[in-house]
Amino acid sequence: MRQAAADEVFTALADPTRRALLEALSRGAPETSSRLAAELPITRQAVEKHLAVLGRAGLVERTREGREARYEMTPAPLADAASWIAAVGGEWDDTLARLQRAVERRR
Amino acid sequence: MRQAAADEVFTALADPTRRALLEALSRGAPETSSRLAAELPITRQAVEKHLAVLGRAGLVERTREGREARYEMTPAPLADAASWIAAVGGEWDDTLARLQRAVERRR
DNA sequence: CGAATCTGCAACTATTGGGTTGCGCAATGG
DNA sequence: CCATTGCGCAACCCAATAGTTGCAGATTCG
Repeated sequence: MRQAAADEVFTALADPTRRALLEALSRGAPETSSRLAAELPITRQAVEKHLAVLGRAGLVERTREGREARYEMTPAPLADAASWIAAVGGEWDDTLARLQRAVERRR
Repeated sequence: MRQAAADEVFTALADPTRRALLEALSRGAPETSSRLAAELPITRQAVEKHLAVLGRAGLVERTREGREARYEMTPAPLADAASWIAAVGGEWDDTLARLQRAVERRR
């Protein structure tokens, strides 16, 4: 169901640390939780919790490689969030309406 | 600053009740917290707390009218959220990149 | 005026959530 | 082969938040 998806995606995006993680993962290659934590003021375990939330929303995927676990961004669910935003805001401005059509076409 | 705006908007959108409130306000005329609460399984006071969160994000505005307080949707800040989504997801798909340009042009 | 109605504010409770420490286990490399 | 490295899991802590009840202040209307 789409509604559940939107809930998990928006919940995932609500935290600034998780948005920072997504930004980092969107910029570069798949990273491990340890290396991601090195750039943040929190522990690896906290980062892994955030990555778990992102994983539940379908925004990251984990692949085990030897003793490392690399996290990779899988941004497809962002379309659900964008679609919701466009649907609610669309009646106010046709820029968002165009945006909605673009996103919906892609689904 | 834009970052703070995105934070407040995404936080506001993370709760299903608040999204339901926005959907209701986007569909119809400005409503009071009492009438909005009548359609939900929670009290008027809880609804008002949610509307306060939406207000902090700039997504609703309150106008006093006699003894009623009408809440109206002001969806402009949604563009910040859409812009963030487009920026992070955009490198993966140029549909979202086009979307980003559309939103940014509008700012 | 007085009753009804609607809002505003405060106190309190319970649950969620972000963060930590601690420890055990698997993989790797000199 | 064993010391090192990196991950996974669990328990615990504290702050924030979604929700409640209760009540007082305005405003409308008969």
